[in-house]
Amino acid sequence: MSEAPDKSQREGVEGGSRRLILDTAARLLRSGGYHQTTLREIAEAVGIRKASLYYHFASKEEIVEAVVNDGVRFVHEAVVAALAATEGASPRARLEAAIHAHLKALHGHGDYTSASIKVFTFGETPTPESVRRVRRAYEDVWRELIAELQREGALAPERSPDALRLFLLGALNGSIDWYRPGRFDVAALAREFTALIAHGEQGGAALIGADAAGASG
Amino acid sequence: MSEAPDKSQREGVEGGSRRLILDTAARLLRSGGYHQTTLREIAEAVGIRKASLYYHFASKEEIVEAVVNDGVRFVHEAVVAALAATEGASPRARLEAAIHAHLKALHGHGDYTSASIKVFTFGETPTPESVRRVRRAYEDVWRELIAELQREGALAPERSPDALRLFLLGALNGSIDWYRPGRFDVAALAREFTALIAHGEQGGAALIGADAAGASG
DNA sequence: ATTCACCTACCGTCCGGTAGGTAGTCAGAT
DNA sequence: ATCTGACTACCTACCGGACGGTAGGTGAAT
Repeated sequence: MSEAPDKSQREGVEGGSRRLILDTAARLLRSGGYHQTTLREIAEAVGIRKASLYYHFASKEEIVEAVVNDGVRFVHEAVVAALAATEGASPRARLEAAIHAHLKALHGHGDYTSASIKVFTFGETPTPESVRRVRRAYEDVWRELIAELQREGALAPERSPDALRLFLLGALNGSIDWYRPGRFDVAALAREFTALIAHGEQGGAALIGADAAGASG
Repeated sequence: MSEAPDKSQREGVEGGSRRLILDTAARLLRSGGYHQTTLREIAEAVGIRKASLYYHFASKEEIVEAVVNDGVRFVHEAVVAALAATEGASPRARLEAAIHAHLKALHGHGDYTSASIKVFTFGETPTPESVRRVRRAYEDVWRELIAELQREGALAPERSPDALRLFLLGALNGSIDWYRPGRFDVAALAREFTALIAHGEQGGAALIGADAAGASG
């Protein structure tokens, strides 16, 4: 348990060049995506020569993969924590907590999370299996939450849980194209988004997607 | 009114190489985005040499700009037509019509529309002014529709119309990353999305974002 | 004669990646 | 105490190839 035989395990826990390279790559990937971000740019911003990147990583793809997975994992953990903290609360409160956590992680935490959304594809090379796996794991959190909402009657039974998940995650992730810190604050945005799809107050039933509410008629 | 003095006006109305180049560029941009799509690819797919593209267009940017603007304009016109056809109908019906038209244009009409979403930025060169203008014009359609919804009481007055527009367009455009024709059909998806944000039946008031519905409690 | 719609050939630049060298560190042998 | 050899974390220099774009030519149609 002493030597580090694998490139990806270098430098153990303490902060070193590897972390600096990833931080820089995340920043550039966030604004430029996969193709526009070059190894030369990354190296120059870090302050080393391009070839030195290959001491820490085997390829460009490996750098991008690490950034993207870190980003998704961070959002994943933030949402899981938010859901754990609101266990037993109303479906609406839990939904808002999840939305808030996702947005906060996306916009409030460095560049990894934004980069992980911006880099949706890896160019002509297929999306690495690890990335697909990490993304799928995060989607499962939402699958479970939405199933719970539907079980508890907060999502009308005739609604498609898949449609809600895709709709909601699309809207949330789309915010990286327009969100600017000054315009909205994240908590207000989360409240707004939650209100748009979840009607009724916190204790109520049939909050989302009830086709005939029977309120007015 | 006879000769064509401008490159961008070549070939008048009849179909020629220009259209073929744009069709091909749209197809490639749809799947590859701005940086991954190269002039060599386009030329090869069209069946001409790369240099010949420069007879019809002044630069790569001009080709992409034409594709993107065509795509946005097509969606724009589709939504405007759908709203014109449902004038006087309930807010919910008009919202569903607009959503349906947007999704149908996005997924049912060639590659221009998808390309126009996929190519959000133009690399390091700033987004051309014409593109910003065309996009803004389309957003205005939604601004007006949402203002109308709020005027007629279908969107709660305390809700931000900007948040709804950004949320909804984000979710709609995000569908290009996951939509496959076999899984959902567009009309069903539009119905589903509408139901998620607009509650109550067609004649009802306070359909979206009413914080306290007063139904259960 | 001129214009159209292409062509071949080439430009400088940048790309991801590789080969091989070199100071500095440090453990263990002498 | 000093030498040795492995290892670390970089470096310079280069590779083949792809990029967007340009120069200038050519046969057919007008």
